[in-house]
Amino acid sequence: MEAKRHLIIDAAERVFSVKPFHKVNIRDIAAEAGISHATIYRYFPDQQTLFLEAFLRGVQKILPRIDEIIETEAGKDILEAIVRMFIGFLSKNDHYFRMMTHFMLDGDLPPVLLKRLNEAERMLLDKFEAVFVARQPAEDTRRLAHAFFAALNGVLISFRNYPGRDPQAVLAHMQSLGVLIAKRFS
Amino acid sequence: MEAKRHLIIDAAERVFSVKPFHKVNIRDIAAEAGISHATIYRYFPDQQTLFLEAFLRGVQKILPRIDEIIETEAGKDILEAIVRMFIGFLSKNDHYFRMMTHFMLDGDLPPVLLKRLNEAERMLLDKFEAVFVARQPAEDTRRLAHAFFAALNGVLISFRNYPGRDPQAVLAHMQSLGVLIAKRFS
DNA sequence: TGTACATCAGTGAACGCGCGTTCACTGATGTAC
DNA sequence: TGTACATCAGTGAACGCGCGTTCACTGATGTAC
Repeated sequence: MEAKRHLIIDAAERVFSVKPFHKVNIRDIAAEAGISHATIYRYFPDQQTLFLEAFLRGVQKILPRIDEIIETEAGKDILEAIVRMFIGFLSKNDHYFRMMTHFMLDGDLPPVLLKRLNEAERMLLDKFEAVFVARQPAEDTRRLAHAFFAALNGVLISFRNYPGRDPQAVLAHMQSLGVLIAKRFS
Repeated sequence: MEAKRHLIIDAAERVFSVKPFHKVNIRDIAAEAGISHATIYRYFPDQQTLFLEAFLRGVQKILPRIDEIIETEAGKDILEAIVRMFIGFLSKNDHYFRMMTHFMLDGDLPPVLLKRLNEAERMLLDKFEAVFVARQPAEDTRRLAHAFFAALNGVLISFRNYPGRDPQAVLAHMQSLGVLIAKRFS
């Protein structure tokens, strides 16, 4: 049961990583999972729930990475390490980023799902705040965390599709912007 | 002819400002413009072209505002003025922002339209760079402009739908984050 | 161990709707003489 | 000024497709005795 749900979400992620958000559909995911599309409705009440759960996976993957950086980089340049991880992770798994922006922008989610989304965002922001608490506890860490988080998201959204550059150069450019921002936040 | 195109784009903007991007359709726009949806195809080759032209309007509206700030604020705090204008404008006319993120993320535009989109983004970035050239010509103004532009976009995308706050409080929060970022970039 | 029955995962086909785009047609406006 | 004709904006109806979701059914697995 739970294993099967995992399997379907795995398939969904693979489809999302290959197609733009609004082109992903239940039939694709079913085909990728090797089952009938009707079967999906035995494990998920509807499409939106499945999509959201796939996204929440991404959040769950990122949270421990932030913790890890806070522990291992203590004293060194935490912010820069966060930038490298955050931009690197969301470039490599950019379907998570596309899903996040989708939910943030068009989010006409039903209340139950909206609540889960907000909780996840909250956890992420809290984690970012922890970074600043560890570094400069005297300042307004909440606002700093918000601004820093927002700035990194902005780098990803603004330069993901930078025209005329190969993917590696794009990533390098985004990392360099991230580092610039990290320096300004130190 | 050209006047009629304007009329249709006006109607499109009104619909976009009221519905999430992916729910806007040709029939809505036609109804809003008071014409038959078939008529739209006499003035635009297809939906994507119409959508893109509506977005490009937004860019055209913002460019002169930046110029204005560069001129009138010379010596004073240009960055903060830019922040206030940018976030204020894109909160009030947030359909432009939603359209921008749509094109940046899902952009499966045909080459001709993609070129026009990139030119517009380029013009916007150049204008941001002009701000930094006017302020601190010694630095790497291009990277600064990119990072600053990205950071502001990030504020908008990350906190547009901040849960449990009324629109005015959300705007205030975004402005405060913008100002914080501006200070860090001074 | 075998048998009758219940449960339930899995499925292909079908439903229903939305929507971009095209078609065939109408009626108004312009042009030539 | 009037007439015959051409042009073209505008349109409702229809086409075609995609896709979320449901339905009726099948077949495997489990359970009671």
